[in-house]
Amino acid sequence: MTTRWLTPDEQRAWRAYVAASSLLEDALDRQLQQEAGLPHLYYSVLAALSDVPERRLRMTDLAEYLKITRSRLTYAVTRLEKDGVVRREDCQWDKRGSVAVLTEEGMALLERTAPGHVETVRKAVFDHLSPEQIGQFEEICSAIATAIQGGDPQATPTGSRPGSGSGSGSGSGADDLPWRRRACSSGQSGQ
Amino acid sequence: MTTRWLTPDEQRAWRAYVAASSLLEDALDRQLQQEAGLPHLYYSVLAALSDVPERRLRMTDLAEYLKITRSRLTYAVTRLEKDGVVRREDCQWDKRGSVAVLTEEGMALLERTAPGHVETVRKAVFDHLSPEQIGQFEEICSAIATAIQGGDPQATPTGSRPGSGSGSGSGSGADDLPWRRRACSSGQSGQ
DNA sequence: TGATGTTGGTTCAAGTTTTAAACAATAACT
DNA sequence: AGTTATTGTTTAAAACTTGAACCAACATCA
Repeated sequence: MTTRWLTPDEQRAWRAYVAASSLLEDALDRQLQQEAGLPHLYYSVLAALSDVPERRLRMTDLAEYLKITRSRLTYAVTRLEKDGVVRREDCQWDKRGSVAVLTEEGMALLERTAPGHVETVRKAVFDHLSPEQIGQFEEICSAIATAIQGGDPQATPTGSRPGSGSGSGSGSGADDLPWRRRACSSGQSGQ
Repeated sequence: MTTRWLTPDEQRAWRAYVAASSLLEDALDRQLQQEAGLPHLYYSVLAALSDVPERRLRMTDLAEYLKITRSRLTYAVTRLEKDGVVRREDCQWDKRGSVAVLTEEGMALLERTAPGHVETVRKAVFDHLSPEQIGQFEEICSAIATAIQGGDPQATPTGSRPGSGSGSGSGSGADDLPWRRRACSSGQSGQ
């Protein structure tokens, strides 16, 4: 079968995307490195934890949430632990498990640096998009993410399908939290 | 000044983007690594060269084109040269300069692997977007790229200059390079 | 119960990639 | 000429990623 090359429109879009994503990632890394002393991924780990009920998540769940390998996450958490912004706890229900917990310092770091981060994101992205475009952007990105994850078009994992941001509720909620099972909470759930 | 936090819509869009770009980059890297033996960035170097008049570009121009540092590019080209897909030539007009040239083998590699790459891009992106969305996508990404590049040369969110050692001289010089066209062509082959 | 297989998470070794600073050569400007 | 700026590489250190190997803890089932 002959290759379905990209149309000129698609080519333009693709180039724009590649350039933008590269520039964006660089900008985010630079900004966060400078202000928080962490690269973007590591910041994302903290952000993920802060977004979750008790600010704790089992390693595997966290890895899945961030779409990275467990090995990679282990490395990251080890460093974050050294920095004192994350702590590991044993899972009480599953003695194999360990739970990454955002420390107070971690929360403080997040609170201290979030404004700068948000500002960067704003200046790089949202300040230049109309409300309409923001919606379009979300749809497009969701479609891409879904396409890549659903290796099999049939088995769309937990929720969201292309068409509408179905899975993701509206209010500031965590995305589709892979709350697979065990939360391994220490005490009671709280907010 | 109070932080302008992201609205729920923006948050959703941002999360979708972060997830998508991470997944996409992974997918591209994996696919290209497997099929071409190169990570995405390296492939992009070849692609960039193939897209340019004589398939040759000065290092600095290439770096700028790809939005990466010269040091990084040096590393990349060194490897690509080892692989035989790129060759360095001296610039005739500027004895400091060196020019990266796509070799025949490089072109062959590109031609051999482009279909697979395009297919991946299609399956991950364009097969799931309407023509309208493709246009939107391009506009959005272009806006982002423009914002970051042309971005306020001094718009470092939370204070930029207060010492802080690793200045890296953001904003100075290197960013706003005008379009200096140094093709450093070998002289033959029109255009 | 014990055998078997699976999962969670880390460790290990190796490699890749990045970074920042220093550098030599050349160009450009005054 | 003398000074400054660029080009591109080098260098050393660090950061990060990978994949396999690994162990302990679970689960399953006979």
